[in-house]
Amino acid sequence: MITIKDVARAAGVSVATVSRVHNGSDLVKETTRRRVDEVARRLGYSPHGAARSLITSRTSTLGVLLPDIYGEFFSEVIRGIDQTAHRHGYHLLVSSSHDDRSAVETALRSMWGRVDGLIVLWPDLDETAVPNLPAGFPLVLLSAPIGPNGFDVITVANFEGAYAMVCHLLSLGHRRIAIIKGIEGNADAAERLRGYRGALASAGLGSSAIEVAGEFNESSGFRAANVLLAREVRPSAIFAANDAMAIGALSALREAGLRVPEDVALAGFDDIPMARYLDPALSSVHVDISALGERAALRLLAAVRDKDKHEHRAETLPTTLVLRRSCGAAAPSSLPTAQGAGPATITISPLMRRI
Amino acid sequence: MITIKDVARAAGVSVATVSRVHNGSDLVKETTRRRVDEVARRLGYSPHGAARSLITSRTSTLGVLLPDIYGEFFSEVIRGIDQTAHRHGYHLLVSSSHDDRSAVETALRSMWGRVDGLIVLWPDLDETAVPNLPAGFPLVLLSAPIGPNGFDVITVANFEGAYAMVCHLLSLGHRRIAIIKGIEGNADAAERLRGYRGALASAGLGSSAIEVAGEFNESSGFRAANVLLAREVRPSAIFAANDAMAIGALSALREAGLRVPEDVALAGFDDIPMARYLDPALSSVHVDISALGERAALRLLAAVRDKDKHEHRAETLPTTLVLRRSCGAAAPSSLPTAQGAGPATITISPLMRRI
DNA sequence: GTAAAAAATGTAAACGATTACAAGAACATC
DNA sequence: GATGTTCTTGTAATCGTTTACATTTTTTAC
Repeated sequence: MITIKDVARAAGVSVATVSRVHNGSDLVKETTRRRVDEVARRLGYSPHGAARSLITSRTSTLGVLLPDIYGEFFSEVIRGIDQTAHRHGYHLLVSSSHDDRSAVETALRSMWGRVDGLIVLWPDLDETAVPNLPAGFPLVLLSAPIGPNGFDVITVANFEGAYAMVCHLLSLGHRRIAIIKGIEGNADAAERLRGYRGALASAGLGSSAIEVAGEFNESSGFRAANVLLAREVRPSAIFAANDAMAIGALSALREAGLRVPEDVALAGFDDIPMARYLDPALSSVHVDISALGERAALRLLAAVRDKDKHEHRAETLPTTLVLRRSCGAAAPSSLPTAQGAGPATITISPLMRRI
Repeated sequence: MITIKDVARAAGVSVATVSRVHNGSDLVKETTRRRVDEVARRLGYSPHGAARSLITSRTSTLGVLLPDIYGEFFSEVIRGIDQTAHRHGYHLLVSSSHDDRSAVETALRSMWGRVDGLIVLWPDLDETAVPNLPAGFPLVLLSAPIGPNGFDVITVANFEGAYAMVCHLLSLGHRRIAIIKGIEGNADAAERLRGYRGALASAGLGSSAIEVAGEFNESSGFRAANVLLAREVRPSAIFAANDAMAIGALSALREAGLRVPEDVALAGFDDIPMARYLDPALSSVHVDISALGERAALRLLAAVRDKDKHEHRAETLPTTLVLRRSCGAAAPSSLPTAQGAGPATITISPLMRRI
């Protein structure tokens, strides 16, 4: 309601001077600066964001596009992004519930001119190309399949994490290890599956994989576990492609009267905060989710600053094994290092932890 | 990069016509509409958000100010807000980490002209006035103390929920009931404490309150529980002012070798998703957190639409008791209704549930 | 005190859209 | 064919800033 003109009139100067005062330009006399500042404060003036970014073509805002803000994973990602953005003086323009390509396009269009760059959670395998963006528009993809596309991509070491976890289960003597898979066509899910298969293959058990479908949520984990328990020979260990499904599986096992880990070992992926409070505490592949958001934000900020002189890069965030009770891990003292966990275990940085 | 002018030139019309086509105005000939539409699509034109909202003075964006995006509570609130906003064609401009008044002011200023209204999480008791907002600017306060101030305020039935939970513990025979309090000066914490005291008083136990400090996080709950266990006579039941502290307390009790609920009953507040997966499952006062966000968004949208013709209102979201194992509740079959849970239990809508 | 240099301020043109108003085109009526 | 309607389109002002450039004021040097 109070514009720069009002301030200018009240202070007896031109709008240019007010603008300069507000932007800390050094070519304005100290006395005028004080007078203008005082008037501005008295009138409660704040510069109009839209007007400002129209002329400067900077918005101090990062856009975030999510399939859906649901579950601990996404909220942690946002937290990481927001904290980083905030530290650099940026806001977040969030838009969720974009499940198909056209919804993403719509959201992209409506964010045009309101953001300096975009972080898109794009976990779909098949459609790698985010469409219709003006070439050179700063963009970071999260959880996208790494391809030769000219984008900045941040992913998690899904393959390595899954591989290491399954190797650990193998090293504990398990031979019938089942996986509850993630969403079909999801990049993370695909990589985790690949890690599972790879680990089994490296132990010469490639043909004895036991794979059941899941959808990354608790109820599908519950159902999947029941499917597994109905088999004539039940698996001795279950690796769920994320913690939510592991939680569902845990319920199913409990209901079936089976002890974890004595009767069936269980492990998850993500290491959400809840994992350590379950009974038994859930072994999981730890992902520093908020760091994922932080990396994405930093990458995007770099792209925004450099603009044309910015080269695209694919970053992979390391994962860590977190061994708790649910997988029947050895006692802390005899805990193998990542290297020593068995011939099949590949290194996952930075280190294996026991919590 | 592509502006309305480019489209106009390429289509051989004036910018006005392009604008009309884009806004679905009906006073443009069908053939021109098609031609312009086609050119716009071919050029990949999207209207510039800042320019648009400068002239229309609408942004299709709601601002959200949070003290910090941390924990399940906040992310659930955001989810509720975002889903509602999205359903009405609005985006969310989020800004977090505003712990003191001046940080909030800064954030408010930098959002000016980028949002149509604001939702502010303002849980501080002492500073009731959100400062420096142009009078009549649409604003909804979340979790603020309800006062006679001319704001829209959405709160949770903290008092009623705490009152009911403590009454329930009383009805189970507990007489030494302790509370782990929330953050000093926080409105929610204060109301929950008031409910605790009220329930004890109504049972004639006003003088035997056992109150220890807490900070709404797990570690403070852990410490608080240890303080309680160090007393010569230890409480038979602990009511934590939120679930995070209850989780911390649970760890402490477990470490002390005490069984829950046999040795000490435990209850929390919020009913975060994790609560039902704890061992024992945690009894809690259920708050529909995302509904809280939804209500706030709806309220704000109403204020934005009506602008001047909008009257302020204070809304309180009901809470529900959720009785699980941790408080040693009676068996499901004999579960008392809200009304029947004892003479001291006041009604909390809509119903008491057993999960 | 005057001229030149330096500092402070003002003027006005952007930025990219929307929209009241004016004007032109098409069509019907007589 | 002139006139009046009705459609369609164009012209130009506007939103609230920033900033290049012009202009005024102050300072400095003589």
